Amino acid sequence: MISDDQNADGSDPASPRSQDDMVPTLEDVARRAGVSTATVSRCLNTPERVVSDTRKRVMKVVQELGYAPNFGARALAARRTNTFGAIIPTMENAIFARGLQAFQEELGLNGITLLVASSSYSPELEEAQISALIARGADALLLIGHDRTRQSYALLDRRNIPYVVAWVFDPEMPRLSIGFDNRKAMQGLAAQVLAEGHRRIGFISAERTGNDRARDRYKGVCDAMRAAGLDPDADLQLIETEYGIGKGAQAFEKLMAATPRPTVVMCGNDVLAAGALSQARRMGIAVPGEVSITGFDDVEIAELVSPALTTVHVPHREMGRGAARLLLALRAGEGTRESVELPVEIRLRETLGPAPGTA
Amino acid sequence: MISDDQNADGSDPASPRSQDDMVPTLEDVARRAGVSTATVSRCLNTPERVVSDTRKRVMKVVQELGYAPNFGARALAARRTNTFGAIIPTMENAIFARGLQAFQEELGLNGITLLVASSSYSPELEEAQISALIARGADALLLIGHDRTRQSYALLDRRNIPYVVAWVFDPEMPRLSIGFDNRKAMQGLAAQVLAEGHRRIGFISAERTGNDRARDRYKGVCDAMRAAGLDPDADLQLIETEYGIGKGAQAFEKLMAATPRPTVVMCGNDVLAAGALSQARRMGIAVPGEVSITGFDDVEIAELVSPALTTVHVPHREMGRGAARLLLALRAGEGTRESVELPVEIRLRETLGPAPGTA
DNA sequence: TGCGTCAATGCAAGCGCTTACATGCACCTG
DNA sequence: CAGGTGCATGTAAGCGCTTGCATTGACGCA
Repeated sequence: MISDDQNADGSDPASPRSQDDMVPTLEDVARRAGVSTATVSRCLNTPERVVSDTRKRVMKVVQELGYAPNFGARALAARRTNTFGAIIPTMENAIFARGLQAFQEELGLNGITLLVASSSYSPELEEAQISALIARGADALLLIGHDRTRQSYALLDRRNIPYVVAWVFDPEMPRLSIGFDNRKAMQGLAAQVLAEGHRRIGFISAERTGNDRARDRYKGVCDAMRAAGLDPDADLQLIETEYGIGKGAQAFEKLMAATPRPTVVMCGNDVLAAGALSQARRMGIAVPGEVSITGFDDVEIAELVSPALTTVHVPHREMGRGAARLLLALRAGEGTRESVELPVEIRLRETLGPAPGTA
Repeated sequence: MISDDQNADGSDPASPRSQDDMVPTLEDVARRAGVSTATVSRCLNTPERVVSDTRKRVMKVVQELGYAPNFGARALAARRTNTFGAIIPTMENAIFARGLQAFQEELGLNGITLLVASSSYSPELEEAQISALIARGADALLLIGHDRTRQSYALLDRRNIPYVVAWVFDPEMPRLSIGFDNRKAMQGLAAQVLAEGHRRIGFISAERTGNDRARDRYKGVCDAMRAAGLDPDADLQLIETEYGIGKGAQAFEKLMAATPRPTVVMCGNDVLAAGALSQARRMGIAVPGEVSITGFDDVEIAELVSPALTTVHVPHREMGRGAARLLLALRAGEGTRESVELPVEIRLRETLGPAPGTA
């Protein structure tokens, strides 16, 4: 027979193999401490509501048993998780890593756990991740940039999940955000470049679909060119590429093959710029003598490479910390509906010089 | 009366304010699709067990309602989460980021979600994180290095959570691990250094308490020195410092102030080495002419800096992917009890040269 | 036509916790 | 000393899901 293994023999129906691989539950603790589960729960959550004697006894048992509350059950019963989520495009990019670290530290101070997911720059994947984080009970979400599927926003709205969009500040966007104005920042840098007499500009951009930061940075360059009476269509040479030092190097090489050669190569971020720079060295092209190079973000390598990279400094840590505070306030119902614009700073270092022949 | 708000008026007992801010539940879907919750559940989990007609109807409602299963409830009922956890010392270190990315990709392929936590190199914090991840139902854990509190291991054992220790391979350790032998690797590099005639060695180490990788790397240098008849106590000058380019620079400066000066500065990782290198440039010290410098890890900047860094290449991606496979196998009950040693490779680039006066 | 079979679906018992409410007890007040 | 007060604790009803088992009904076969 198949079902004769039912315990018709009167053995205890609860613990199949008592201590062994059984995870202790609240009830186990309660039983062993001689109190009710409610009391144990209170010891864990609102210790001040339990008399010291009892509390000590309970905590001792908790220790002995190595009891850890089951998060799912807890979330289910309490309807909150003290968990925030963050979805970043990739962990490999230092700028997110750093901001996230600050974000997490700030949350940790407030007893909140952070769940991190990465979307690999794919809006569809991001949608899935949002869904996953919501299902996991994230009380609030940190998102990067404004670009995402309509459904993603719909989901967020329907569930009424507080979220903040970071790494960008676009005055036109209605959503709560904290960051800087990528377009304006890049425009500022480009203005400096133009002031050095450059007229033929190469631009190495990160992929712009689904990435409003990249798009805005590109637009910023165009803005500056137009302001200087140049035509981006004619005088700007664009290469779009994936993230990575090697990719930057390849793009730079391609740009150098053009005639006439650009006298400056502006890059969408420091990593691409670092790649460009190393390629320049490899090709024996003097920087900034023959060609100037600029980056964006001011990550650690910017200062490290030689010549040191002219770039735009972005306050990653403040962004992360600020985002955490915003979210915390939102969750607490304090109506911080104001987006925050953080200042960026152009760091003129060594890779930008006057256009050849200008001097 | 207090309890007169019971719905004695025959109104529906379920949805207090129907669509509004109510999150749809399985039951909502079921009701609306005219099936039982069991069927909806099956549609979501084992679609092949539901006839196509019903399934379509249900899925349509799922769409309409924007239903997403409550993870906690699901975990509670199903007793598994399809979630793995990883605890890394810090997200800011590129070597972890990269390995982790690969780890995550491999898990994603298998329908598993990754939860990441960082311990900031603190064993106590790590213990808390382990506990948190377990409570969250992590089915398996990725840990870095062997150093952790006794309680951490006790916890893992008691709960019978599969875990693998990565970034290290220590033949003496009984635990399942995947990585490389830090000690042996550094010994190999140090042997090369000694072969170049260096006798006075400066060593910039990451903090060694709670970090067996750092400790092992240090030991590796000592091993090599002893093998060459040197006395580490006399001929090795050690500085221990935090992680960061700036810290590496400071340490290098301190080392250079010593008399006699070391002729080579070996660093526990590339970031410290990069800092040392930039400080050398700042101080006008020729590398490798006056002082040689070595790193460890072979992260992207190693090749980027100039002169390019001599370092030890570590297969981060393979490590991440391998760890994922190990864990997956463990969870499936396949007894992969064999630790994996991954090969490292010494990358002789430009920062290591003969000791001055040796030529 | 009657019966067995089997696929599709429903029923209902929990999973481990939190918490509103009930209970019991010590102590205080008039 | 009866009755009230308030604190510490217990009782038990779910939270939203999965899943073993029961039920249903369509179909094939004798």
